[in-house]
Amino acid sequence: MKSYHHGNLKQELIDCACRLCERDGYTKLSIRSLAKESGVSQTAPYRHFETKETLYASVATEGFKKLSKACHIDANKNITKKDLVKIGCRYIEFGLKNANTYDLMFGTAVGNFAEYPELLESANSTYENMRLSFSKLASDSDEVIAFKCITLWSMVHGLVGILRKVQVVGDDFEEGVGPISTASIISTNLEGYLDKALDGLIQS
Amino acid sequence: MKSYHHGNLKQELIDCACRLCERDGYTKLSIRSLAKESGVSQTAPYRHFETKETLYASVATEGFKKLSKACHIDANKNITKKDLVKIGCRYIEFGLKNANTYDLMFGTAVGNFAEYPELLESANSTYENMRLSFSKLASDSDEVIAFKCITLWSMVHGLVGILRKVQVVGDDFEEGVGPISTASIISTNLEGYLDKALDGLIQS
DNA sequence: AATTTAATGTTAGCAGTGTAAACATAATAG
DNA sequence: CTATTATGTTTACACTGCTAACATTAAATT
Repeated sequence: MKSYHHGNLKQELIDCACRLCERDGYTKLSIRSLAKESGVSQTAPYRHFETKETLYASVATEGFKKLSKACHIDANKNITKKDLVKIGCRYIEFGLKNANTYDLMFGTAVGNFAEYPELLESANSTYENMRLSFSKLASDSDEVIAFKCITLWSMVHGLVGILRKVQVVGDDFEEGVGPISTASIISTNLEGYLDKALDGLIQS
Repeated sequence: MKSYHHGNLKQELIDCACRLCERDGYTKLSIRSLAKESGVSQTAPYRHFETKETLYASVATEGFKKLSKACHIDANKNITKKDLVKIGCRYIEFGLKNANTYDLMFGTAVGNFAEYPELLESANSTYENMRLSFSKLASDSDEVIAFKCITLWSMVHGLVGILRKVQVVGDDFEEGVGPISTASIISTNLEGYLDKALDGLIQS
């Protein structure tokens, strides 16, 4: 016999939404199906999420937490360039393996992070992690560090987007030279690629 | 007196869809509203677009054509590094000024480009433009050129994504140092930023 | 030129969606 | 023990993508 009150609905909805968003993409997710999955009435979720975007924001928040964890490196000891490469690799791997969630985090599904404090916080903290790592590598000014962070981030972020697009198409094609095989080479040797790419960043 | 047959419905739907997608984002677009806008019945669009994704593909195709045009540089004379910087700048400007369309082009709204030959062609041609420019700058092997293209593309693509996210949040914040002001500096001096970033690419 | 065929449009309708309003129940605070 | 608040339900509305059956016109074929 189940009770009238669920007890842990909010968290269960978030967990379920994360799973479904990653499996089918966030566009396929409906509040109603989510409610049904949790054995609760169609409108029950509205007691915990004002709108669908609020739910998206929660999923995105979880995404940033996972991304942060994936990219985290013990910052006690000094950071080497190799560590930075590793951070970049893990970032890209996360983006490729969790493509749909990544989309939610960086697409337009959630318009303005500032409307969702937890989301803003988790996103900022992901950045802050990266910043900390850079600050341990060299004694740069805050400005230079921020500059490097944005550059690295946009680099790996861009790679995620391009590699994914190319890979989808690549399933149907097979050529010797060109964007597809090149992307494939890059993605199978991310470490070497990033290592070279970081050269320009490190000493400047 | 209007005739039963519209005469130019397909193109008008595409044009209208492009406008609305850019104005409100593609998620807000409905086939029905589009039909109403063109003074035609709710299901008329289905004579020209099998599904909504097909319509999205058409909008994305237009997007790639515009992007190609925006990034096009006269390839008769030899290309200089400055030209490459200009291409990168125009790319980024396009992405920032046509954010919603850009989202449609690079997000997951259209799953597999290979299912839409015109889209695939326009996307490939955008890449081909870039490739041609690189091939005029130095006498690299095809592999190296492809490598440079992917790197530049992912670089500018990444910048578009990051700058946009940061700028949205930036509307509500104002700090001295940090990702937001750094991004703002980058975006107001794109040319200088890209010029530096390209150094690593050009001579290698 | 007449007739068949294909392209393009309309109407009606299904199943599904986000969300608001009014109500029901249970947990908690006073 | 009672009042309040949090949480869940039912009902309902306006909207969506899409299908099927039908209408009209343009183009192709004879």
